[in-house]
Amino acid sequence: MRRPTIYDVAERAGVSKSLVSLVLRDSPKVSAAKRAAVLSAVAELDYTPSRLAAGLAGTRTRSIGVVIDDFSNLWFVEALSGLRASLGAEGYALSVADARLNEHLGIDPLDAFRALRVDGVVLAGEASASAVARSGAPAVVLGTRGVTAPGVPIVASDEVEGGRIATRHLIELGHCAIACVSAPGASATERERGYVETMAEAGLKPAVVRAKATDERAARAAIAPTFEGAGAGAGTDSHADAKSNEWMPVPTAIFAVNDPMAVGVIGAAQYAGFSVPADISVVGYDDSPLAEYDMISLTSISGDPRELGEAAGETLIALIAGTSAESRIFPPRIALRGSTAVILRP
Amino acid sequence: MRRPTIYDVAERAGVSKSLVSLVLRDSPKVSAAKRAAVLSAVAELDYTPSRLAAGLAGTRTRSIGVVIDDFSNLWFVEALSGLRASLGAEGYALSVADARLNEHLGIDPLDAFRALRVDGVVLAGEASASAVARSGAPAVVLGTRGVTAPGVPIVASDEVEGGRIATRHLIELGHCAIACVSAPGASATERERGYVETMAEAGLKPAVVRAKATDERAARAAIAPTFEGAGAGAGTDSHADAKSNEWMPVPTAIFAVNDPMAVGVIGAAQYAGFSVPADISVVGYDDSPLAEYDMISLTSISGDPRELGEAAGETLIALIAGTSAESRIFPPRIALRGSTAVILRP
DNA sequence: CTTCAGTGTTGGAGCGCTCCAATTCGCACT
DNA sequence: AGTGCGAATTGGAGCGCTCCAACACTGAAG
Repeated sequence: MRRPTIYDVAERAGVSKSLVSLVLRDSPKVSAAKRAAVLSAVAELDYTPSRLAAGLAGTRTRSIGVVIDDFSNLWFVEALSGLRASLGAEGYALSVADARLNEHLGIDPLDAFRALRVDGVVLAGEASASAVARSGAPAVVLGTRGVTAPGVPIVASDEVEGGRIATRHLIELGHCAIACVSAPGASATERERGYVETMAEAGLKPAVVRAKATDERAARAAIAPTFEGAGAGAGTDSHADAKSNEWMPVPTAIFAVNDPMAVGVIGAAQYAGFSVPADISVVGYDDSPLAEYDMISLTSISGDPRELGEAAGETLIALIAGTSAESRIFPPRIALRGSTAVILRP
Repeated sequence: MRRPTIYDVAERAGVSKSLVSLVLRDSPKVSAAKRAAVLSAVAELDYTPSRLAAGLAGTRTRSIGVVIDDFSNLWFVEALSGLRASLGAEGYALSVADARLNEHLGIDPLDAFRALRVDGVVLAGEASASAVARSGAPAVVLGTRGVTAPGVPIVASDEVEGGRIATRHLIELGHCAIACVSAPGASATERERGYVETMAEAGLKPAVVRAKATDERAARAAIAPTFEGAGAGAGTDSHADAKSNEWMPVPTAIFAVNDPMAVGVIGAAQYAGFSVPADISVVGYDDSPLAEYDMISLTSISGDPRELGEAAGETLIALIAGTSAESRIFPPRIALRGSTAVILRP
């Protein structure tokens, strides 16, 4: 009942183990007849080559590790599919881990991948720069410009520009009192910067509320005080009697640095009696599946995550091949939906 | 610049390679002095043991593979954390893959894990039973009772009971016209069955709408016709003049077999002019982060995914140890939120 | 008929570990 | 001093592959 090895296959096919190995790595210099014999022996024995042995013996493992910053930010699903497309074409197997996957072993994912001798690493989302630097393998940072390390190219969308696009969109709709709900982290900081710059250029006063975390709840907690005392009835004309607070009038538009936070902002606004988009327009970021839900219909900014993933894969391939790979920054787009509208009472 | 091996560490620490190996696997029969010497040599050389070599040489790899059915169903995040807790305690490293992760290579994740010689496999969510059976390694199915294979225990919540709880909750709120939006897949079928049985027991007529897929859009498309011609103005008293359709009056409550679909149902209801929960109550399933968003506030059923994950880990450990492991079914709970309310006009 | 260059195919030498049997080292007890 | 015995330590034999240098063939050129 032993697991079949390359020798079993060789014997069955009447060839040498080396020839079997060549077939498995589909080398061009194997005669069609022998190739067929080997393949049928493989099928008959239900043989699966051991990646462990192959990796140990060979100069590379043909596998690459993907570290996902946060599984609950669905952004990564599309990005992964892009990585799959480009890296798969080159025959690489992907293996994913989140930042906390094996933390119980006191092992960060980069060490885990190092132990597996992956040929390269993709860091999707926020990651510690020191960790990147420490890892010996070729690496690419995907999705944020906030993490920099020497020799590690970045593939991301221009998040500052994304913040600008969001803000410009709101300004074009006639809004002046535009707030930004930001969060910790490099991406958020970039997006926020785009907002601040664009507001300043338009001669408007930027107002940033910084949430403690990057999720819905934190956003709600951060923005709620802004609505305090300003809310009214069932969302009709409630804004008319809004009390202005210390730093600015109750905003008529809010840019949240990611989609879950935007949903939190909408929740807080509704709770305070405002309706979206009639009273308050909201823009999110990432264009996640969340934004597409009919019930949410959130206008959102994003670099196409699939495109980014694909580009990151190509960059990593170049890096592994020894070509010096350069960072690539993509322009973000805006997906217009139902959470933003022209301001009615300017 | 070669990567250091166990021999380099041994030489530096002044011991044999075997002793280094013992320290790495923290064997109890190593003297404190030698252990310290080895560990400091490891640190000085920045040595990372090769899992490839270790797995190849040893009788097991101390790693287990987790196949996630669908990354966009956030349910898995908590389940993974439970797996981490129980499997991590035993020193297993987890490695995750989704069903499509390496499909470009024509490799399903189970083959990929087999190639990596994992010690065991957890199948989270729907998975093909044949695939499970084919895989040689000990396996556990997590999250659904729909997938059965000989020798593969199941750790799941009682989804039939979950369907019952949802339906009973709506009945207790005074609803009689209760519809169910179901979907393809084993889990959905079980949940639906709980609904049908409970309706029958209460003397109510069950009405199931089956969506083509398991997502928000499919749910919206499936339920929308039910509201057709029944919708009215801004959600006030709109239900009063509802036209009944062929199979039942416009429902006053809807049980959707998962959270994204419930969100779709709410979207469709709102689009038709109904308001939730004033006109229509909606119950979801999985209690995903989605349900917790303030803006959505969805009453939802779920087995504690973290608890399930932990139990699945324990079961897998038992299975690997050779103890015959049995399936475990947990009772689900209901998380009451704002999408359900007592019916006003009975 | 020999030489030469391919093309296909082969055995051997590791890759970096684990496991095992064998060995050495203490140290208490005759 | 001699014996015994468990505890600590060691070298050797693989694990299942890849890579490489060497090999047999074939057929064209000298």
